[in-house]
Amino acid sequence: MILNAFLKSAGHSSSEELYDLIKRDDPSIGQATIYRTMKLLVDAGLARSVDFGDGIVRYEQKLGHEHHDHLICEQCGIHVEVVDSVIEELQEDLAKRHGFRLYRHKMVLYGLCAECSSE
Amino acid sequence: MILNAFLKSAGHSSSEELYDLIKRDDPSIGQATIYRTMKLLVDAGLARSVDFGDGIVRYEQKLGHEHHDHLICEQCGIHVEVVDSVIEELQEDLAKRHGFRLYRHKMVLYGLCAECSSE
DNA sequence: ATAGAAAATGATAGTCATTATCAATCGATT
DNA sequence: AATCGATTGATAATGACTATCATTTTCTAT
Ligand SMILES: [Mn+2]
Ligand SMILES: [Mn+2]
Ligand SMILES: [Zn+2]
Ligand SMILES: [Zn+2]
Repeated sequence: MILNAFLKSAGHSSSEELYDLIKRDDPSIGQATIYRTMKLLVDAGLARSVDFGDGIVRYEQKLGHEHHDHLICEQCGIHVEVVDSVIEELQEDLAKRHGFRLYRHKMVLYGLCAECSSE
Repeated sequence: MILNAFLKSAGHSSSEELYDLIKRDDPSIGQATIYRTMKLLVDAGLARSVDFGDGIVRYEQKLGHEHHDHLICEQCGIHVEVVDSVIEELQEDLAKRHGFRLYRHKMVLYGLCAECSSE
């Protein structure tokens, strides 16, 4: 049931948001179960957690959903998923230059979207 | 006194860490004051807050300390400050390509440092 | 100097997302 | 059906941080 709600959600939803959704179908569910299950989904490779820097853990689908970074409008909150393969390579190089073996990275770009900046 | 402790700290220290330091000189200080003061230092342009993704706000000096990103070893925790001007430009391009005006960005690279990977 | 206003401080309670605990329930296996 | 381990929901606890508020401390105008 939780997996279902997660899969049909728009993405970038938090455990709390999923809880509010699922509660409507089954008010007997406890929110601890949602928190627990989302971690299980991450371990199982079905979900990936993303950190937008607001202290809330959000999840996005992992299957057929390659790595990407995020572009967030600080005004209206919309977020766009982006990838720049050149940047990705340069990040590898940069890490290598410092003797690091790179496992993962986090890149979030904050700004104003087209709509919000035209206001 | 707080500014002093902050300036002579190695950098990337949290309010809590600074509190523990300062308490030794003046046990009468309250930790709320440290939290408040660090925010003031940010507003005053003397400090900048950094988010390593572990839920703790850390501060680093801003004066004569240009923008940079971080490379963190997930084993031993050391962090290296890095900048790659090409990446910085490409981030601007990437945002522009999506119609965004870029305000700031966050980039943290996680991996294993040279020492830790040779173990 | 000094009274009164304004700002800063410390102690402490509160917040919020998340985690731990634990008794109750479920479920597979015998 | 009895058993034992896993899962669940309710709820308490956690940890970083913020709000509150009475008490200093610091300004400011006299
Ligand atoms: Mn990336
Ligand atoms: Mn940068
Ligand atoms: Zn916008
Ligand atoms: Zn290391």
